[in-house]
Amino acid sequence: MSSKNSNTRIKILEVTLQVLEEHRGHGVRMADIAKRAGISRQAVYLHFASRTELFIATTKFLDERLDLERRLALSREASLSSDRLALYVEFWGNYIPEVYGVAKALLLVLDTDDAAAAAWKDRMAAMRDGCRVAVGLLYSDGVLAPEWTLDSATDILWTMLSVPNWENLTIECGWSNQQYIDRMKVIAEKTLLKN
Amino acid sequence: MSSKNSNTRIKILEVTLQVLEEHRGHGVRMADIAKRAGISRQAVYLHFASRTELFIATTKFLDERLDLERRLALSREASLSSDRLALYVEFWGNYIPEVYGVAKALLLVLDTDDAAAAAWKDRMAAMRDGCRVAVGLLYSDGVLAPEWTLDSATDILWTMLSVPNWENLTIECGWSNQQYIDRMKVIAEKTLLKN
DNA sequence: AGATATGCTTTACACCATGTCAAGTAAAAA
DNA sequence: TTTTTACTTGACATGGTGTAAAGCATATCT
Repeated sequence: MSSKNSNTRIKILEVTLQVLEEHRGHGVRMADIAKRAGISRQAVYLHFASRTELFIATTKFLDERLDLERRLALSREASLSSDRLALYVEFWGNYIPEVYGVAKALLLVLDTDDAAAAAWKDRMAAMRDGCRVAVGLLYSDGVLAPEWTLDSATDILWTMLSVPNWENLTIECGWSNQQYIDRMKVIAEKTLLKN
Repeated sequence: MSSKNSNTRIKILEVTLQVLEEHRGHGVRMADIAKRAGISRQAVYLHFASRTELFIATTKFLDERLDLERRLALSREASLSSDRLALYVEFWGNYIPEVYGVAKALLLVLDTDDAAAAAWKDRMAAMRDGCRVAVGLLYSDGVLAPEWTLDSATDILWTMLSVPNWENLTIECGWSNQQYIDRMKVIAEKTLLKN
């Protein structure tokens, strides 16, 4: 099964990544990707069953390239629960801009494509788990503000750190990514911690 | 120009409102609206130049019906700045679910339709003004937390109160609308106020 | 009554991107 | 030399938006 990692397949993924970055996920057609990869539009379909599948494969491809697991592990090293929260916010704050193009492409077809919706939901569930663990640590350290349950605190942290919020604050409001990270840390702490 | 308020035109707007509500803005076609209104698809185009224009007109139609201005005025009556903040959060918390269907319909075409993007931007600018005023009052009362500027505080309040966040917390996370309102008040106060 | 304007219907079609199908080609592998 | 693999080419179905043109009632004006 060299088809799994054929040259053309990888070329398509690389090109898709580039084009999605360049256009921030907007208006990228199969024909564009094919042309850029120097192959026919139909050849793309020989490797990926649909546009959505291509995008989903591209996110996985990017995850490997960015070494997602290694980076997540860093945030897990914090022993103090409030540090863990801050590190998790920082991890996502640095991660989102790197995956924004392809994430946006998925977001844009969410409402018309069930496969995309499922893939996104999956991804967001993983992200939510990270939130839940961070919140859980706050709770067992006795520093979670009493008005929050584990669930509701997870909900709000997860929502605050969403891609659309990052998009709004940086792209729309003009915050630098460092500002985003710093301020989100403050908000997360003010919202979730006692006092 | 009775065309401005012709019976058919109003009928179309009413039907669009209904259908968008029922389907939460998803997958509503011109043909569906026409059928429901008991007219031909082309007749819809005699009153609205495009799908997007119809949706935009529907939001305005709904605003009038909901008497948006009157409701907003209520939140402006608070004299204490922190009350004003809470009332504004409450106003939006009660408003969003009523306009969600048609708002979502606009959101869904934002990225493919410039007219929709402009209309949405306009709407969000108005909402942002409300945030700005609330934040400004906090500042002149001397209770705005020192880490915020007027702009950045407006940005974050505006972002927190966004429709997608409401969507995520209520529809996805299962919060009741009252929970949404109560918790958002808490978060807004914890985030923006001193102490 | 007769002309005309209004508001809608019906049918047809251009457009645009996705995705499918079938036949052909060139080079590598058997 | 045959067969397989990977790709090309061109045609076409699909689905929804939006346009165009001709027809047909029902009101309105004179």
